[in-house]
Amino acid sequence: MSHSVYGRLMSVDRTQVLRAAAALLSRKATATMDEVARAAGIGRATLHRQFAGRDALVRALEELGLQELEAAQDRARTDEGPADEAVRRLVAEVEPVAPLLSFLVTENQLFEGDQQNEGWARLDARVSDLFRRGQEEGTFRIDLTPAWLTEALYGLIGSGAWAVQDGRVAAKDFQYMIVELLLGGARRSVEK
Amino acid sequence: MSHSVYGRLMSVDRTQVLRAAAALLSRKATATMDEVARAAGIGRATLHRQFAGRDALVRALEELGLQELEAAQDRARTDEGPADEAVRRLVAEVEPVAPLLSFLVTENQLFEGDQQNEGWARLDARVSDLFRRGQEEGTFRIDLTPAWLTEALYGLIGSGAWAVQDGRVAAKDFQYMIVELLLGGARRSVEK
DNA sequence: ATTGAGTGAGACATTGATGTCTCATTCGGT
DNA sequence: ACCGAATGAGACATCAATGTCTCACTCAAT
Repeated sequence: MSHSVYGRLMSVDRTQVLRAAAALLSRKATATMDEVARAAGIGRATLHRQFAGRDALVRALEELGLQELEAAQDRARTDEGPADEAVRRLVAEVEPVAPLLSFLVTENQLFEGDQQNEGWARLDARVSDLFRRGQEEGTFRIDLTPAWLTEALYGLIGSGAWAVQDGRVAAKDFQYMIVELLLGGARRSVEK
Repeated sequence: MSHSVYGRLMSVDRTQVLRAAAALLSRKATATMDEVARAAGIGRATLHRQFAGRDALVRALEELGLQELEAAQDRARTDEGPADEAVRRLVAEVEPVAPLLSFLVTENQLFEGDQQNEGWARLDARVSDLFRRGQEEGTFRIDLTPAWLTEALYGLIGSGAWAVQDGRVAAKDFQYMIVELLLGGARRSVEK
């Protein structure tokens, strides 16, 4: 039957195409299907055979992003140890997915009406729980709601990703800048 | 010559159209020219007479936004008094323009190549100067660069605007959430 | 009442991206 | 060497938004 060990027949590696698409669309959100195809090194027809249309491509990209983000959360073990250290680990693990995350978040707030993937709710809930846990443990202040802290985390990651892309912030400082601002704020504090 | 005191004849108030466009595009960035026209209560033809095309509209919107942002900076007197209080005033003054600012920032990072309005540079410089001043006065930590703090401020304002729009954060908490996180961070500190 | 600038509605052409299809070619499996 | 699945390139139709134009109408100024 000529099926390879990968369950697919000599075909273009779907995941590889998705990664190329993610890399391109994260930089240029308005890239055309043709550009995506060329970026992935395949023909436009083939791209269309893999993904019914632009919507399908974006939704697949969303799946990929959500998977990687959940995996990042797992690796960060956000429910273990001190909450602030967990946040640190989370940002570190999420960094590689930051540009894609930024793209998907923007894409999401564009199309409002259409129901959105429930994966985001799960993701939000987990991040939110982390901040809540930190509050209950007395590590985080309680006057900033977990929902806002979650939102702010996404925002800072997005800003960080763009700042790095534009060269306004060194890539090596990405984690530090985000975590320090999120946790410690800009004001000079007594401690440390 | 029948010119009115407003220098224009009975025509649609350009600024009013721009405000309507800003309100719509801030919520739905992909709104069509026809939608913008209807939102402004005018015909599509008239909209076209006022703004050569979509690009021209966006550029005019950019002008408006930059004007209002500079005005907000002026009112906030960002070069007076303690830096942290200046930041507080700045966020308060910028709040009404937040959705538009968010739209313009997103729009800007979409079209990369084309030279961007120098107004942004002026704006960035002023915000950046504020943070730098805070650092020199010993109010702000010096391990977070002014460039990053500026970027982060934009990001948080954008996140805040969306969070309010989606009802995840109460409108009345907008300023507080942003300023407190930006200045104080999430971690519970000894002071206060 | 007359005038004319400004307008809204709609017809129309244009443009750019999308989606579909065909066909010759490539390449792995046999 | 052969076979067939999968591909790349390109032709083609479609679709949505844009931009242009015409024309009848409104309304303020006179």
